[in-house]
Amino acid sequence: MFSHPSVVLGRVPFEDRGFGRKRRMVSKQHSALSHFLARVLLRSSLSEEEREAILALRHQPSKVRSNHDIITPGEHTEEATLVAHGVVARFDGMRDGARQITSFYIEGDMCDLHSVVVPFTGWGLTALSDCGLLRVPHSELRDLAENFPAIGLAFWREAVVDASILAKWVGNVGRRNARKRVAHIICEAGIRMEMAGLGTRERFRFEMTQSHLADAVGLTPVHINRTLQDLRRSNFFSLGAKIVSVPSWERLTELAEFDPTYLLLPKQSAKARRSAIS
Amino acid sequence: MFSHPSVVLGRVPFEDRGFGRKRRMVSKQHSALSHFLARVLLRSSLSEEEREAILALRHQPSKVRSNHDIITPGEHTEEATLVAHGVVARFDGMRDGARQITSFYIEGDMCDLHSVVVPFTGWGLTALSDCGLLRVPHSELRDLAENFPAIGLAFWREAVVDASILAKWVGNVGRRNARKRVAHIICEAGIRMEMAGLGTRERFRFEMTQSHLADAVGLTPVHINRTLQDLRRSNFFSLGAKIVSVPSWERLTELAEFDPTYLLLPKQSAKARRSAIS
DNA sequence: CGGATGATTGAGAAGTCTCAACCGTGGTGG
DNA sequence: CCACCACGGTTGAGACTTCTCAATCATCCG
Repeated sequence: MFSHPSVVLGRVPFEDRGFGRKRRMVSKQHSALSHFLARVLLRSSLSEEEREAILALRHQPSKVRSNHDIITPGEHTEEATLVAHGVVARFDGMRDGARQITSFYIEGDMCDLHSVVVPFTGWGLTALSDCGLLRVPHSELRDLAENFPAIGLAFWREAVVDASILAKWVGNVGRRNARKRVAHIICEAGIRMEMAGLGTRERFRFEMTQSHLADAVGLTPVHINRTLQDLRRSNFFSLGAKIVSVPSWERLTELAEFDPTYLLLPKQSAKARRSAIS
Repeated sequence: MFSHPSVVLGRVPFEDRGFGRKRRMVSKQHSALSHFLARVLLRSSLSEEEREAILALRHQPSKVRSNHDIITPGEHTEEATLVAHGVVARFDGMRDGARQITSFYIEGDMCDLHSVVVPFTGWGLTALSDCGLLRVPHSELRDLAENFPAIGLAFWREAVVDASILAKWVGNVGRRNARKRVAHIICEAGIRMEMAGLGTRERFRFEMTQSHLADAVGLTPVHINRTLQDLRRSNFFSLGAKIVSVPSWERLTELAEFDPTYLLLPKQSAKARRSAIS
């Protein structure tokens, strides 16, 4: 259907850029790509060949320290960003320096898939924790999408998921009070962490500060702090030492009016699915 | 996971479904479809054949009265909704009945493109004004996307635009005060109306009530009312008899911190582009 | 030990909401 | 043709949520 002779699939990763022993790097990189693949396979099915093509994506590892920007708003890049570990956030910056986090991305999420079809953005990306990243050239992703229509569809579907989450966030920020907002985002984080195999919805690491949380739900750090204490006292969940712990998922989702439909996840658990494909 | 049944390539549009006088229907329908095509062509280029295919989309016209829901949240449909005239909103419903509008769609916008790749949703659609709609079966759009990869890419791109607007709305609602929120959404509406050929950014019809506006920016109707009066007094814009009138676009965008980048529009005006394609 | 970052607390200010009433207009039924 | 009703817009007053500012504390790290 399409021919793109310019692309060599299955190319080996770039030379190391000077951190770590090579053997470990390669294995870590591969694991990040396979997490990404697993994320895609959550919602789309791909043939063996298509999966291989994704795993063979050319890429370049890098690290970012907490609170450093990866892409500043308006910047033009030629690379998409895959999170290998840590938490990355997309944000909208206000003139006075205030920020609104509009999405967060965890291990296995590709932050910039949209840049394949739209090469410029109005937002920025920042690291909420120390992060390991894989930079993947847009051209690689574009070739993939064009050479394998199923992958194109899958990427489109991921864009729709993105939009669906964003829409829910608009509702969250626009029409809920502080307690519910915070509760809702914790619910979302719980499910996504669980689907990514990084804990359970009742207990998982939450790699961001209270200020980040404030920027995500459109509140002040001070008010977030009081709200967290309130939620803690009311026994909805506690957040301490970066660990979220939820005594009753039922009760928390009830408070948050949390309905996971918008995450567009399959019924079966992540664990079941991952073992099915590996 | 969402997999699609096998596709028949090059399928011809179905027989008519027997509504209305054919001749007039066809002409009105055609105009709505060509508005949609024009919208797509703003950001993607398509071949003659691909354009024809879009114009040949099977569809069924319908009308909805103001404040009636088109799709209730969670409902399953087999049809996408193209706005022929009027304003349609996507909304997130809260348990207490409150609503947050997450996007609005004007003439030429397809509200449900995402449903091609994700057949269920968590949101609803409602008419903010009396509307003319075209229902387009998902299967039609899916076939188009699969038969014409460039159309698939274009649709994906539209999904990204959707997400980009949504992200901006999160920032708008989460980090701006009432004046700026309202100002910002008016700016967006102005640009989009102008691009759709429905007025100029300085003067256009705004087919929604103050309550709708409140639901869009996450405020109360009462507060919207006072904010509008305030903006009016400060000479940023006035909204009366459903007409928005902006004395100084410069000043309004300055207040709103409005940067149209996120709309992912081309540099040239809608008018220029439309005349180029027709 | 000093400095940086993040969490916590207090008190007053500001922005927005709630409730409740009233007005104007257009449509509708008698 | 009029009376009435429904809807959208407008106003006032008080309540409540959230913000701002400023200080203190805890922890980690060089």
